[in-house]
Amino acid sequence: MQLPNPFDKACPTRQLLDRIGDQWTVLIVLTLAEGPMRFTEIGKRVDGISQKMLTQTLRSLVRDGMLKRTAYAVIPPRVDYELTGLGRELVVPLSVLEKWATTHMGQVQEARDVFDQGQAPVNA
Amino acid sequence: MQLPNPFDKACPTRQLLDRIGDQWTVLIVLTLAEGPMRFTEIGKRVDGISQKMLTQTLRSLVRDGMLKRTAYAVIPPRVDYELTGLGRELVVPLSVLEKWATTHMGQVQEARDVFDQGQAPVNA
DNA sequence: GTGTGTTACTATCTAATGGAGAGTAAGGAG
DNA sequence: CTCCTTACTCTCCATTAGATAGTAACACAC
Repeated sequence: MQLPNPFDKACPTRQLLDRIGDQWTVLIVLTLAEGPMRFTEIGKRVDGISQKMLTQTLRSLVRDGMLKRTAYAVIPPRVDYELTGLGRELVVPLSVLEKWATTHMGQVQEARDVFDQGQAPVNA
Repeated sequence: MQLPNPFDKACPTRQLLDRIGDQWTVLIVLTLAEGPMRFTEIGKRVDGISQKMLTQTLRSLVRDGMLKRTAYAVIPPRVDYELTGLGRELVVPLSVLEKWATTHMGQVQEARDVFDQGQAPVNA
């Protein structure tokens, strides 16, 4: 048996890394860190996600054992999603990423300004 | 001035979070954590990346101040990429993600098996 | 001096992915 | 009846990514 190696495109850990780094996954998991939530409520918090992507991402997170889906047989339908133990283990690593983004945004913005400055005067 | 909030699709931190969570970004930054490297060498380590994506991702990482690009005026060309201070700060959070993927792969695989088991017997 | 090899790209075409918007089931309220 | 609600699905189009084929510019072999 091979060592798991995300740098190898055929390794399952590569796909898993892609999934947990995915933009919608990050946002959905961090949202559900606050507690169980309904489909529509998640969609409202994760600004800009389409229903299609919300459905798809939730479904694969459930399949991967990070979320638990509970459907109530009522009309109109009600479906709750919540993090499993496995999913909860992802919260800290992902919130570190989120924090990185918010705390370093300024530095990145500066770097961009410098870069774009150097690019622009081509036709000067 | 607004609070930075990645859940808002218009917030710059949202784009930044997307970028640092991007599959190729994660793999490239982790690769360069080993030290400066040439274009082709990075491409070989990050299995499956196309030249186009390698070029594009490297360029935006340079623009965002996470990588430094050094081109030598020789033939054939030689271009080195290396992490900046900012880029190096990303290494730990990203390697935590990588480690998460490798250590939890087993649990995810089990969850998938259970899930797919439950799906299949529809036509039983 | 013609041909071959090298490296870091760019260009073009096609395949896959994602978003927008409408449609659906099923019943309760008016 | 008709409308409303929610958690989806379907279809169509725009954007994105991948595959493949160039390209520049010189060094070296012949």
